[in-house]
Amino acid sequence: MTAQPASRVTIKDVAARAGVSKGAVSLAFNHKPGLSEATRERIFQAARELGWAPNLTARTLAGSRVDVVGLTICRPARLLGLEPFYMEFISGVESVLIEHSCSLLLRLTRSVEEEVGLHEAWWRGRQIGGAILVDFRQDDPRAASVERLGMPVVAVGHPSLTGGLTSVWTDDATAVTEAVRYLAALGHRRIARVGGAAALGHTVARGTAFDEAARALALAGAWQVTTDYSGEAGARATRSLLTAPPDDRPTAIVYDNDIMAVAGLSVAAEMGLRVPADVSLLAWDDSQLCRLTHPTLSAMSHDVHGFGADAARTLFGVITGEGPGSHPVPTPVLTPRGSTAPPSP
Amino acid sequence: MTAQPASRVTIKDVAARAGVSKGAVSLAFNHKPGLSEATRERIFQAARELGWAPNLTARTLAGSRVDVVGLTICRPARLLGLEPFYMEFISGVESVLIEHSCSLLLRLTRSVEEEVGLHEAWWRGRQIGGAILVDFRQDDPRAASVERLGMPVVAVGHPSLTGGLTSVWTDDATAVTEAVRYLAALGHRRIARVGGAAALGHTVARGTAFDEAARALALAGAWQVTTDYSGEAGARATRSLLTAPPDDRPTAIVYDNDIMAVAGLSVAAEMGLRVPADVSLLAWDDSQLCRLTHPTLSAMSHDVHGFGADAARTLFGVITGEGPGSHPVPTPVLTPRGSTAPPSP
DNA sequence: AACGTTTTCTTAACCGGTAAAGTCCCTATC
DNA sequence: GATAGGGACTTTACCGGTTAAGAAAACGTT
Repeated sequence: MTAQPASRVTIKDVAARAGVSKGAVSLAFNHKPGLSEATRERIFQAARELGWAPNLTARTLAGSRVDVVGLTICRPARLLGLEPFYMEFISGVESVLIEHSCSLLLRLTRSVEEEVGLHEAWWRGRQIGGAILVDFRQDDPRAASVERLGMPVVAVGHPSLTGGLTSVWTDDATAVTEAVRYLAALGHRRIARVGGAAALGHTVARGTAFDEAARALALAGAWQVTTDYSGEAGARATRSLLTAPPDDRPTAIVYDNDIMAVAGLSVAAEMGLRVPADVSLLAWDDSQLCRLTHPTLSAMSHDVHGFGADAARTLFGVITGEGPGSHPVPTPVLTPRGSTAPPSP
Repeated sequence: MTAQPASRVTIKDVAARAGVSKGAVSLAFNHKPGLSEATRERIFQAARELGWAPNLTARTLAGSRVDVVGLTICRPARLLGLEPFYMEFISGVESVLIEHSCSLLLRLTRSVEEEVGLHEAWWRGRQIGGAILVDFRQDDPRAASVERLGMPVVAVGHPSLTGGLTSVWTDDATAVTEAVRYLAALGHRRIARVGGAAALGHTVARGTAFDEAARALALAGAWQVTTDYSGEAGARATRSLLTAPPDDRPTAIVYDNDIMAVAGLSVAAEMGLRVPADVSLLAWDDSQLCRLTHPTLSAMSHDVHGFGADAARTLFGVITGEGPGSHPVPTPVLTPRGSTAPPSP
């Protein structure tokens, strides 16, 4: 890429116009002391007239801040397109970055290893000032890598997975427990869970919590399946769960995202089962989608936008050395809609 | 942001280790002539041993390439989260960028003006080597702005909107016509279209094409509504279309995205209308979602991933001065599923 | 052997900023 | 009236690369 910007106003031009040195302009634009109000104003005036803004590349190279935050996501492209989660998360991140005139460097990767390599390259190349790490799995290599690099990051995931990195996370265990308790309170004794990707740490956490809740409530039946988060997988899982004889199949199913819940809804209809009379469905990551189906989907609602914003804010905290440190974001809350009800006797 | 990378291997270290000058290292790493095979190999060896890679910031500043492409999207954050389109488009873009070891700088903006300003800042600050422009509206200020800056871009939108910029686009008019013809062929004489944001150029294009097709086929009724692409808006629009007396309401509805079509499906159910017996529905931007509903949604399928990839490839073409130039991508094709059928008599 | 060419590599000047150290001048202090 | 102390700027040395111009060695030619 070798195309050249047409106009090239540099700090030198501004300095000349304001009748000062480059250094003075730099001081003014970084709001540092050592300039009279008059000169300061004169400099800004000159910059305005020339339409100049500091070149971020040069600024970065010269060793001050880096106004870019990295985000790498490692999931198959097709799934990303469908899952509302990430776009919403990103938009939350952006809403905070924008306040710091910071940009987001995004890359979809194929593997965690690629991600590690990329972070290293970005960091050493001073392309980014920090990063947001998502989708932690067990024994994730990223914690160690980041530690070694000394790069400021915020890890999105439970502290048990993120190896001491500053983290923000949702309390999935509590949320799963609440979901199961709610269904049990409605009278369900046979409950299934259609989980996400088995490799992901929070899938494991939810699985464990589900098992514990099932045991604590002495449920008559508790199934768990892991999927790849796709609607197809959700449909397959639902179909296989519901093909058992009526007395031996779940009367309620919890899904790890809303796409799979929508798929489940459709499978139930296709199998001639009424929702919620014959089977109750409960989605996760409540998006607009849950209000568009018929019946509407009960869901564990979660402010994903706010989650992203919180992650970004926390990252800035890490970079400046202040800030809140690790903390959970509000636990998803149950939003009952039309897809859950007591099981028919 | 002032954190410092822990290790700092620079070109100087590599040069010292290989026993050559900085310049020689630079030549080697840019595959330029003027070095013997032996030295070249010695330099690469040294770099490998030290784990060095050129600092992109410095490289950019020194005036060669810029390995970042900008993408700004101006839509309300909430909608972005839901629309599968963008994430899928982005993943397509990435798939091409990655081959050029290029990254994507993403920013969600609030207005087109903000977008223009951002592009200018990015370009003049040499943050990006080019940009992908999306969501063109009529009399879009971006064409002029980009022209003035001399920044390489690819515009995603019909040439009638993009003011002479190199463009890639889908032939919406043809697709709309095909959709209407298909429904007419099934026997529908009263057809409605629930469109996207009125400000967007392609919404206008589709609207015009719809009107023309309706006239050409001498339909008995043709309605059009514009929305904000949200499911709620889709539901509202559908509800208002279907409340008319049976003989005076559309028997088929075309939607501008799949979210609204899903919402429409749900509204039909809520109003006690059977799909497709009482009303046929046709979605746009076919995503997985269309296969998850019950009945499944007929849609105008479109390879969004490939669209993104094509846009990125075209951008590289613009930057290098070669490449294909403006061209349409394959027109969306009709994929009939369960939501369209002849109207019941 | 002298001389023009290449090939191979070095030097040094940028790119557009930042930041530490230095200069200059004005004022307060004893 | 000499000196110390600041405030207001300027100088200058980087940051980590690229690149044009220069120099030294190797080569071919007559």
